[in-house]
Amino acid sequence: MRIVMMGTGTFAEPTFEAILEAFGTDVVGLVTQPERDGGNKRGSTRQTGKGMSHIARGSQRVAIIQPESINTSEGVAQLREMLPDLLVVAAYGQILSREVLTIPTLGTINVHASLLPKYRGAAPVAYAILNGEKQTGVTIIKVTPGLDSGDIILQESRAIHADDTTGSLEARLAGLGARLAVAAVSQYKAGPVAGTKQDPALVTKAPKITKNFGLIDWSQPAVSIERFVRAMQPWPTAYTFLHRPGKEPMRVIVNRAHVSEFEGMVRGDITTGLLCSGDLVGTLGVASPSGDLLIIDELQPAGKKKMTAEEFIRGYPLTAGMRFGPETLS
RNA sequence: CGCGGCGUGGAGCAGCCCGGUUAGCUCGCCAGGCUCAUAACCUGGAGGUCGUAGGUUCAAAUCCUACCGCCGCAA
Repeated sequence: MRIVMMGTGTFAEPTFEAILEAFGTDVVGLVTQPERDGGNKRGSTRQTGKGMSHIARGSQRVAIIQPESINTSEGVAQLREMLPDLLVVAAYGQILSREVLTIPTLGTINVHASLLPKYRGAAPVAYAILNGEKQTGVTIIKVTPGLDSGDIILQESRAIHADDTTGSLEARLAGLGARLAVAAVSQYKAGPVAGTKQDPALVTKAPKITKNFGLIDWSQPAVSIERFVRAMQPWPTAYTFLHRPGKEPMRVIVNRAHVSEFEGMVRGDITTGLLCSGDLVGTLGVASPSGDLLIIDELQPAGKKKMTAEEFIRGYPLTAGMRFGPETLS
């Protein structure tokens, strides 16, 4: 059986490695994103095809293609040359056209990081954290022209930890995805594979997240903002602007925060996003409309290193009227 | 040539635009004091080539140039 892997980035890498390990010479090709340089510096979280193609080069038999789009006539032609029987997709980042899906003789399967039919789309892990889910998982589906809507082959769930970020959770799910992908491919080697239909009533969406999505909405309850901070980590990161009387707004990334254990400790009129010194020396609290405090643990002002709230306060002493908010206050 | 910010005692910042006394603030550190006691308070102290190299000037942390380093944004 000729297997072609299609995927990008840290989520796809464990699956690719596992498939190579388990099926060795059956793996004949890799389709991944082009290695855009774009002036990428160290620490960039942008996903390119680099990691994947590096893995592929470790195994001489694997042909690599990196089309800008797999759906163009060129992309289709390149894939066709690989003569794939089974296409294994994980976080490829492009929707496959009907034509592409007709190429592999046995079909195409996708490793998706959610318990489908929940969280169809590009950012299932972030949305699961954002919504405060207690668990999520990985689903292997047959790929059909609709987005993440094919029949379910395998599915396994995992708990979401209270301190999970999109990064940490995705890493765990990537490992699970790799095991399930190997199991699914084994089924294909054994014969025809059956799937279960997704229940249309349970479908939810997890659309692609963009940079601007990271702007913190301080009118949300503290618990929601705390989840938001974790969901935006490591990309695009949750950010806000520090407003000080007489100074320009300063962009600040919030890396880590927790909800104060003292519920409803803020009384009276609440100005959204108002900063206050917390219940302990060296803590930074932000008032939320629910009356709770969101305690900021680690943040990063624009152009500076990450720092603890305590360090931040030494350099930017809290003064009356200091608050967080969008770039321009209404 | 993608855009931008920053390098100031151990930490985080101010001062720079509009050059000019002992380079300031919030902490930390050391010594002493106060206190039943403290992450509290008081007094004193050590610790700085203001990233590096040039330039302008009577005078540069501050203006100019180059270089090095750190970071953010650009998916």
